[in-house]
Amino acid sequence: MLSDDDARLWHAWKTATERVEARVAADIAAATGLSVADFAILTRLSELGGGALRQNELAVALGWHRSRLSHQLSRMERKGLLERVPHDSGVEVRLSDRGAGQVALARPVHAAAVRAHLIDPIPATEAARLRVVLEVLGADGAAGGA
Amino acid sequence: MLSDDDARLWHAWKTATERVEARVAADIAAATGLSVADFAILTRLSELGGGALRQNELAVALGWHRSRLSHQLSRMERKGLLERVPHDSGVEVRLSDRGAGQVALARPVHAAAVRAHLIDPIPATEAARLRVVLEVLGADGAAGGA
DNA sequence: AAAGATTGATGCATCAATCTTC
DNA sequence: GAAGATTGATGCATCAATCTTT
Repeated sequence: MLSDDDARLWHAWKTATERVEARVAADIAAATGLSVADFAILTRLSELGGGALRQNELAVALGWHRSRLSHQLSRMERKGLLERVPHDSGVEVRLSDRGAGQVALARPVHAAAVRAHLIDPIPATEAARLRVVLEVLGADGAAGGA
Repeated sequence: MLSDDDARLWHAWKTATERVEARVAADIAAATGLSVADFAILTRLSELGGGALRQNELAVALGWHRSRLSHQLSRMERKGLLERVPHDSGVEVRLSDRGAGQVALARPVHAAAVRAHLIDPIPATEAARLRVVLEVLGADGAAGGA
């Protein structure tokens, strides 16, 4: 029920999205042992909160559900990347020294990976155009979507 | 270390890829209860094998590792979507009646979802151009990549 | 030994149910 | 009760170890 062109575009989309994601994740993991989820959290903590944020603010900033964040933080706490401290009506999440070190290490690796696997392969003349298309596809009320 | 433009492009990429994938998966699941992984397997079986394929051929066709396929087939067998039959030096995977029915149901839903969430939102003048970029990004030896 | 396949463990996403604290 | 957070279960991807059969 898809035309040949549509099927090819879908296939190219699936392959590209899977591989870019996997390559970036592999580069970060190889250099630091961090997962993409780890890195997302450490980055928010160090950028937005100067090392500490209330858990709910973190969830909102990431666009994550509470339970997802809670599970993720538990794994990261176990690895010594951060601490959770009870606070007024909530929990404060704090970068540990180890977490701060890891994210400092990961940041340039992440940037290089994004460049190597996404930015650089895109012809310069296509970048602006591509971004517009991606913004449409990612918009909240995308055509036909929820 | 990323320029503003690069960071915006990366962000738009991440958001678009996550959401398109999630929307297509949600549409298929809502209509049939199948996951994307289920659908991928049922589709290969019905298209390539006329309902049956040797497990290893299936793995190659999907580009999956053996263990991933084995786990997935176990879950699907449990749900009654297919059967595994020992064969000469290998295992034959066969669509059950239930699996055949489900994939027949899912196929048009999948096509409609791909159209609604990927194809239709892309301006017609951009489609060919986008596909070229995606093919570069998904290529085996992408720049800087493995 | 080598190919085909399974298994168990771990990490991550999601859902539903629960608990706590205001 | 409502917001914030945790927990347990399930599905899926990946890795390493194992088993089977030729």
